[in-house]
Amino acid sequence: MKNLNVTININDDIYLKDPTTTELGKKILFNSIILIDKLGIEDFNFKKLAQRISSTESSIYRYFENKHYLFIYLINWYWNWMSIRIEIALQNLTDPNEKIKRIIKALIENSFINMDVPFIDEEVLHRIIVREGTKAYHHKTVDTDNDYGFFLAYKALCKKISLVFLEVNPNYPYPKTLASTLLEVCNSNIYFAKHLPRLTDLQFNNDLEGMSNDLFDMLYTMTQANLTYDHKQNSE
Amino acid sequence: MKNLNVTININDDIYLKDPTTTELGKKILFNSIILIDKLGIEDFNFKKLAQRISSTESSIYRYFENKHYLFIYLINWYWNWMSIRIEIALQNLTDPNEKIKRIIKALIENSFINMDVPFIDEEVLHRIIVREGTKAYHHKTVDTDNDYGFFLAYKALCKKISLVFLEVNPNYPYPKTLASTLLEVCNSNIYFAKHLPRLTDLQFNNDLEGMSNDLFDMLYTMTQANLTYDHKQNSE
DNA sequence: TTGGTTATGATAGTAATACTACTAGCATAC
DNA sequence: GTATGCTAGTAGTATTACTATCATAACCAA
Repeated sequence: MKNLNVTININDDIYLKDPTTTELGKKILFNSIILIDKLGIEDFNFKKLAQRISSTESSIYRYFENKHYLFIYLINWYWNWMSIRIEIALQNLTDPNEKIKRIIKALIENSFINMDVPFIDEEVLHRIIVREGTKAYHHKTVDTDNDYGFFLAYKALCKKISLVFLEVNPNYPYPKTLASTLLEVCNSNIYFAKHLPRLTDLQFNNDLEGMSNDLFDMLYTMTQANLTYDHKQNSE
Repeated sequence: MKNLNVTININDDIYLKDPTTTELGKKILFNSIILIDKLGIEDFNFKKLAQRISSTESSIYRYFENKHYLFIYLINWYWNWMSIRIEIALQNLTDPNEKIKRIIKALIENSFINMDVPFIDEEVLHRIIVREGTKAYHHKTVDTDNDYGFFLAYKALCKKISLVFLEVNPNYPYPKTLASTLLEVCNSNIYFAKHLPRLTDLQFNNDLEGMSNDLFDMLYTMTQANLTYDHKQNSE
């Protein structure tokens, strides 16, 4: 396990005041994750968060315009964090297939690389992403959010992965789709195994740890199948 | 194009009073779809719907406990409708590869089979499913919803598709995951092409129609790649 | 030390949301 | 012909999601 201290940069249009610069800001980040995990994003609100951290609604509104922005902040933090984990995991590697293995491992294993950010509980945040992450962009105002650059972190991660796919097979026609699919299938199948088991072939055994070998095999197989498939044979 | 009149059965735990049995009920269904499409599920509410149909909130509450239940109803209607379309599309077919092609066509093409239900606009409903369909189960109360059988329609569709995959390759290890992935990738890539184009290789050309050939090729290729991949070569 | 700026908190208020309790009209059945 | 039930409407309440104003404490510079 590597131990690093890397700062994670968030698009400053997302917040009104940088929460990492003050004690209250860090408390907002840390406790919003705990509370969203506990309540779900729908039942989470600034009043409950204020009570939890013994502060007030209006103080929280000084950092984030509303709960959607706070949610977007956390999502961006996660995908930036994941990008950095993958960056580290790929260091000094040349074999593209080995790179793919490392990428999938980074996506699955929380303990793979520890970056020790005291005001973010990565494991709890991961649970939120698995359950509700896609809500960040599945709504009516996705286009204005996108114009503000709220999804740059996710798109950058996707691009990074798709470039590795092209290293394996430069003629593969759907690198971006395969990358976004890998990210989504990874999380959705963790979620399905736990809550809707008929939608997956994965078996949930009490924790993510026990499932991670099967999940790795599934994702790696899926990726390899697509990248090594002869795409000419389809044109008939 | 086939023209049929099939009734779509919805789990009666989802509604308080069957909306298909009264005029008001049908107006609720028809106009909720239009309004959710226009506003998004977050900004949609029963007050706005009541105004639109010149009725009252409380009258709507007689049909559905809350907007989440109405949303679940529409989602179930859609997946049941899709199951029936696929059922029809597979009639008298024996070649499993041909079946897969028909399934993908049914998933993509709205005009493929017209069932003429006057109180549901299938095309608008499809847009809602693409944008917000996964929110039906991505929330904190998924387990109780699941216990009530709110996701049976989706699971049945998934099972139907996975059985066809096993016809092509009885040894394929991930039929359920591939089925749910097919359903999700289909919708997410339509959505990405329109709103987050860097997450897909599909090109959006003003309408779904113009994109459907590329989408078909992508989904069929992905499915075939997985089903024909030699899964033993991975165990090293 | 003073004076200004920043960070937070206290308090109150508003508009919208989500839901509930109660009432009224009408058809049909006994 | 009145009892019943089914339909739909009126009018509320509690909560949510903010917004606005003022107070105060900390800290920083002249």
